[in-house]
Amino acid sequence: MTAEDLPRVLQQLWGLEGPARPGPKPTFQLSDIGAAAIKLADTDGLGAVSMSKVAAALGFTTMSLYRYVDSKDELYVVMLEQAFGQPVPVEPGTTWRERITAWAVAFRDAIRRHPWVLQVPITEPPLSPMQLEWMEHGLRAFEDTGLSAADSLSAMILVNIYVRGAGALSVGMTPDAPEYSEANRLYVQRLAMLADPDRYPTIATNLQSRPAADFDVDYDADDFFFGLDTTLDGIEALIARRTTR
Amino acid sequence: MTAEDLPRVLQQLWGLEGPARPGPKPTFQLSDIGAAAIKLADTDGLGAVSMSKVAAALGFTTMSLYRYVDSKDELYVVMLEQAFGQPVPVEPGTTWRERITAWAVAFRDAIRRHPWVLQVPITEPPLSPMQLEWMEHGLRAFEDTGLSAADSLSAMILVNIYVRGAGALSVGMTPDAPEYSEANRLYVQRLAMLADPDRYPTIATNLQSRPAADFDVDYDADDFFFGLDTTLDGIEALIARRTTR
DNA sequence: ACACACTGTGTGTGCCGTACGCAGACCATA
DNA sequence: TATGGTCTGCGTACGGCACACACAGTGTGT
Repeated sequence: MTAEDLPRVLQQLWGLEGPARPGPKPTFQLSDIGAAAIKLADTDGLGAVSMSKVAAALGFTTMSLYRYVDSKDELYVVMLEQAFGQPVPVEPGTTWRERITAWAVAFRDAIRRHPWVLQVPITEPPLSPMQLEWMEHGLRAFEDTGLSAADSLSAMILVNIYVRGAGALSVGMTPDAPEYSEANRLYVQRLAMLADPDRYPTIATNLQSRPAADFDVDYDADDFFFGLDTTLDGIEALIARRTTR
Repeated sequence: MTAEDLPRVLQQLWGLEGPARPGPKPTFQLSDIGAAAIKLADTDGLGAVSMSKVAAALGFTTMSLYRYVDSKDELYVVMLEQAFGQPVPVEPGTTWRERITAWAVAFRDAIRRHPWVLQVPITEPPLSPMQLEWMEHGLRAFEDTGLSAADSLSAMILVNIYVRGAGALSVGMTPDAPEYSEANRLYVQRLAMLADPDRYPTIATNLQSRPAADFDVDYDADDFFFGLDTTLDGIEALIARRTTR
């Protein structure tokens, strides 16, 4: 197991390049390519990120990109690495719950800034520096809980799953945007039309038992913390169970 | 708000076609197309589902498919609808926890049968009959908990998020497959190589504090129930909080 | 000085989703 | 029963995609 086995992009991100080599100097750095791709994705969505568009944004030909990145999947790795950036530092004198909440909020904010991260197809568990940094901070939140290594990892994964899932529910729907509330209204109307009380009694009752506008498809800030707190309550129960016995 | 406003595929799935019309009879039904597409996806992954391949599997030309489906996104709707099938019926005399667990397990099993469902890009909340059926059953699990309509929905969404997320972690990794454990082993080795104890002390400690093979990237059955139970513990705390006041 | 690895480029391939126009099949109506 | 209009399936075509490959020039280690 040596560094050479790693995908080229990971070698670069970890600064593991070998000694200097003959030939022309590269014009760009990986970070330039990542920044250009992220700009495209932020503006027009992940679908707007193609090798040719990224290259064009840099004044390059399409195929030049492959001198820096072996495949589009590797470009995604670079994008994710730069989009997340540094996690928030751990404040001393805080409870595990405060720490993991801050971590989750920072995670959510990163997703808000770059909603496309949820659409990037994940093929492997993360190995890039910043991703590990986030993992490190997530694990650190449970340091003084008495949870075992395996339990800490599971708890962190649980929160990670939740934040990703909650983000997916609200992706593309910023509640301020007029087309959002329009979509929400339309959905509720259609649901009301289709949810025949005979076949779907619970949905129908659920719909009727509250003001129409309140059946939120959106997942707003309140919903986020509601679900997060519920998840953390579960973890709290786990901690209690592990420490009492 | 009338049925005509619905996307054509939804009209078909709900059996809302208008009166008979002149012209030739369609050769196929939506379900034939869905079955062919699902077969492709089950065998070679969602990437193998293209309009031309689905059409070819049916002995059709590519463009004929567009007589049944307005876009590839609509094909996805048909695929999801058929892939999930009927949810498990609710057994009488069970606790909410048993009911939602059965629901989650059935959901997970559907994902196991058709792992590609997690890769289908979701653009809208679901409105097709079976999706509503699953929603109905999920909500029904919380019927006797005293939770409000909004809380029941939130709780169901929380479980839904968890099962999806847990599935995503184990997608493509069936623990029996040799290439799976190989990938897991490789990942742990690389992680051990890259996780410098100075920069990532918690990860390093976590890695060392257990047998190497035990740092599971995989999310196996035990992990699934561990996370599910933790989530349900959180919901249980919610129920307790709402009923004591 | 020189060999050669490396750079950016141009061309080309095989996919993809889908727009559009056509010929023939079929049914409601006259 | 005749017929008009509409629907079906097909063929062609377009722009875009990821990527293979060969090429010419560049600049460093020997």
